[in-house]
Amino acid sequence: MSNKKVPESTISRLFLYLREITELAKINIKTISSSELGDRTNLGDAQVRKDLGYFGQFGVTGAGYSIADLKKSLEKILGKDKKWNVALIGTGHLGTALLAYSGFGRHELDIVAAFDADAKKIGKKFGDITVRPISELEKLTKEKNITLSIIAVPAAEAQGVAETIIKAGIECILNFAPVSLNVPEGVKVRNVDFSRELEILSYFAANKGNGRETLK
Amino acid sequence: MSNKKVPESTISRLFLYLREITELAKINIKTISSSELGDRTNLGDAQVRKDLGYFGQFGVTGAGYSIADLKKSLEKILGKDKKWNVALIGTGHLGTALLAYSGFGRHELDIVAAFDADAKKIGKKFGDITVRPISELEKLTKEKNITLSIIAVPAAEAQGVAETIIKAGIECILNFAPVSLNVPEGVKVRNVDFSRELEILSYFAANKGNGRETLK
DNA sequence: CGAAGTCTGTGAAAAATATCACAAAGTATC
DNA sequence: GATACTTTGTGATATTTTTCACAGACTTCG
Ligand SMILES: NC(=O)c1ccc[n+]([C@@H]2O[C@H](COP(=O)([O-])OP(=O)(O)OC[C@H]3O[C@@H](n4cnc5c(N)ncnc54)[C@H](O)[C@@H]3O)[C@@H](O)[C@H]2O)c1
Ligand SMILES: NC(=O)c1ccc[n+]([C@@H]2O[C@H](COP(=O)([O-])OP(=O)(O)OC[C@H]3O[C@@H](n4cnc5c(N)ncnc54)[C@H](O)[C@@H]3O)[C@@H](O)[C@H]2O)c1
Repeated sequence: MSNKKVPESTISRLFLYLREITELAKINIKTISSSELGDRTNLGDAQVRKDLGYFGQFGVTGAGYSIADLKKSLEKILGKDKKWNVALIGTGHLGTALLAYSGFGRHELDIVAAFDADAKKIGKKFGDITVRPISELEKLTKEKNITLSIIAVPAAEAQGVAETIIKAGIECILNFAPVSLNVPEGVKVRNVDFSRELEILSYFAANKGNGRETLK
Repeated sequence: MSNKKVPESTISRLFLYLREITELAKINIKTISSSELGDRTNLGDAQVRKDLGYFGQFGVTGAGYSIADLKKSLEKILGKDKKWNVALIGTGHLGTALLAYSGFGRHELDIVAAFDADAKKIGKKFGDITVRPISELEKLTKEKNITLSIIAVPAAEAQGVAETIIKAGIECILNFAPVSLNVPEGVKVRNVDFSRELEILSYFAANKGNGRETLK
């Protein structure tokens, strides 16, 4: 295991590998080679081995990786052996879709509180979550040991909400609003930006067949 | 203007710049420097200039960029001067949130048809869109000149739906399902993967304060 | 109009990331 | 247990992307 810095893209791919082998484990497959795993994730075999190499040696020369073992190791590395409590801010169209989504639970990521600024939405129930006023964020963060947050409010509100979140002591934000958030050192933001993704696709559509198919 | 290949990340950032200066244009600001634009997007000034440099010279030495001119140029480069028709497949929680979202329209990206496999959902109306059976995808693609598609169906269905989409003649897919799609050469897929984004955040939360804050 | 200051555009350098390629270590077969 | 395969782990290499740094172009202001 090397002691070098780990690229963020590696972390991102490790989750992909874990997802894949979790499926394979379900259908009782026992081992997989780096090239097989690389194919299934549309990445190369060398990429797979290098990514895993940052964290140790998991394979058996000549045979590949034991799915059960690799699964356990990846879960450990990626923090899947712990539970993470998430606060959702903004219970509009997107927020309610997120609340309805069961996929997070399976992944030990759990939305345990939801907040909104709109008085009409306070008190609404989604499953066992009741929508709370944003003023209670700080209190609930402590009570429920919340470490992750999701911003699903209109773009104009997002910066203000981010500041409230940080003040409450949460240092990780998943931002769905199409704005570049400004946060202090130490706070980690990831952006999910549908519009931009769709726009990028439209760029490709516009540039089909002019020798730039791949932009390369 | 160079003739070199343009990195995809550059394209992605250009949309960010365009978004920013569109806001500035609204409040009647006339010019902006690369360093100002770099600050606002949390990117460096050199990054801004290099990105723009792939497509030509837009600035005025000593003064910066004319917002009106740059806006027009970026819109041209990025295909915003055309309209793009989008098909949505899957009208569950996420799909309906997308249908309700008005942000795409503003961007000349327009969901013009929605499809589902569930008989109970066929015929439902969202604004002026009526949900259609997936069997009509090919016909409507031709009729409505659809070039972009969004997959918002369960993971297990996504590969099959992708194949149907491609058969219908659509070559650009925005995929929300957490699976690695397999598509033929020439088809462009972009993935939006909330769960993974949240998972990556949890990895950071897990590794706070152990000298790996930034992974670097 | 000239001097001082600002800001672009872009090669060159650095850093980050991906790919190659192969020795070493295993497995499978007979 | 020797031979023929297979597949890992990892330096070395290649590629991609970002950052630096500065000459030259333009602006502003007195
Ligand atoms: N819905 C989509 O498909 C979609 C697509 C792309 C981007 N987005 C982005 O996601 C975000 C949410 O979108 P949406 O469609 O759910 O919007 P929405 O208008 O349906 O919901 C926004 C919610 O945020 C709440 N809110 C507003 N200000 C708040 C504040 N200061 N504190 C707490 N809550 C507040 C509102 O009361 C509302 O419930 C937006 O930034 C939007 O641009 C959404
Ligand atoms: N909702 C979320 O917050 C969220 C978060 C992360 C990922 N996702 C992913 O987004 C996708 C959609 O999520 P959702 O919450 O909207 O699911 P959902 O179950 O609410 O909706 C899925 C819809 O797809 C339709 N469908 C199923 N098979 C189909 C087929 N073959 N052709 C056409 N339509 C079909 C169903 O009838 C249903 O209407 C899933 O892959 C999910 O993993 C959703």
